[in-house]
Amino acid sequence: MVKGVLMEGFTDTEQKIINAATAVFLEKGLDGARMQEIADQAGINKALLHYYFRSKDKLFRTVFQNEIKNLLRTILDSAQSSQNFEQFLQSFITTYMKAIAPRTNLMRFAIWEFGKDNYSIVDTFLQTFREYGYPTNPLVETTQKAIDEGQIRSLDPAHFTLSLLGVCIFPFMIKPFIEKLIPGVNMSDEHFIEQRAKEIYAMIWNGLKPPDQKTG
Amino acid sequence: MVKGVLMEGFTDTEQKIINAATAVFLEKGLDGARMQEIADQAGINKALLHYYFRSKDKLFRTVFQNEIKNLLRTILDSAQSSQNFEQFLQSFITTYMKAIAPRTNLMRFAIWEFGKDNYSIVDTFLQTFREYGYPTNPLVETTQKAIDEGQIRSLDPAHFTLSLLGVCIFPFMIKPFIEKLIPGVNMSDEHFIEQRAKEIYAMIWNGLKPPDQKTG
DNA sequence: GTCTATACATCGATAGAC
DNA sequence: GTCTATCGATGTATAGAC
Repeated sequence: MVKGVLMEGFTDTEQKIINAATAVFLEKGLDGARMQEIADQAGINKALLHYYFRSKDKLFRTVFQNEIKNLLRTILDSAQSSQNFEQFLQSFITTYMKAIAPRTNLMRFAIWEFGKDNYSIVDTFLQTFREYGYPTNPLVETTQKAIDEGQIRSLDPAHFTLSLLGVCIFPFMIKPFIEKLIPGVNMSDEHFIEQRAKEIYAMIWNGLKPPDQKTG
Repeated sequence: MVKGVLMEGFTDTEQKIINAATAVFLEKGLDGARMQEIADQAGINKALLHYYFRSKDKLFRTVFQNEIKNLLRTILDSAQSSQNFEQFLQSFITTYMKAIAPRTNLMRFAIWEFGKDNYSIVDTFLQTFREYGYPTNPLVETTQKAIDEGQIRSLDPAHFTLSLLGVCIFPFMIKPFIEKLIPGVNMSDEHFIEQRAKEIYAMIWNGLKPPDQKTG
């Protein structure tokens, strides 16, 4: 969870509960989380959890939607207006990784919960996109526009979006694995992110240049 | 789970249990899985589960290690010997996606379980790598060798490996999300994999060419 | 609103017959 | 080896006092 994110429409006690629930749910998952642990961490008792949020499931959904929206808003808010696609790509990679780096548990968690069909997470995404004026995924639309304008070669915007998200997100999802395998690495470190951003950009951009710009 | 994978050293009943346990664990996770459901799916009763595998946790570890090893062996077995890195890359992408496509639940599952520190999954990986004669990650080593031989430009092999794995794995981890968002897509379809493999290769390779080979 | 005490269900694990 | 029956622990949720 990212500390210091204020939420509107919640009382003081509700806020304490949500903070505690977020920490516990993201670490243990829906099934692994215990209401007692959430109560303890919030400094209250179990009964109060049910008083404010009818059930464990209701509390879970509130927490999850909140975190997803916070993440998307963080990314969309810091999306600087760029003059061209190359500039956009460069800043997007850094922005995106800086947003997910402190949220590795949310990433793991979201991937896991995506597999279930209990409720619609897709709607949470689309709704937040619409808040920012995008009818669907902003990355797909931005990429398509760049193709139409001849800024990049013709390719499938959906596949490119998946690839871009993959290189940015994937390493952080297996963060504990990487840091255990390579003892020296600290993925939360700003330096790691900056260096990785450069590597990603270098790998991707040359594959995007239109033929007449291929200079090496 | 991939059907039809035979395992050595297991009796008939053990095999039935493992098959059932694999299906349930991969879908529900360790915490969400129920011994009763595993027993039902195996066509036996709960007591027998504990007779063969002392505890839920023991059964879980057996299943998980089995699946990881099956996956790694599938990939490493079908790694064709290639004349150069470009050829290797091209076949690797297809091979890798074909191996993980029927294992989307294992991917989700592994990512989730990686976050816990209860037991060492890292060892399972390293051990399987060693079986095939690689002291550490085969991709990192293959990439480093290609750099040393001047087949590709100088880059960080670790970052490149993370990126390559990311573009291959990530889309399949959010498969339900993608197929819900884009109604027409079926990611299990061979055609989708082939098309995506081409897109990934096209994106990556041009960023890897040494300067003197950059023709477009 | 906040607490203690408890109801009620379910789970993992075991005992013991066959 | 395989079954039925059950124990003991723990979980979510609620009742009721303050």
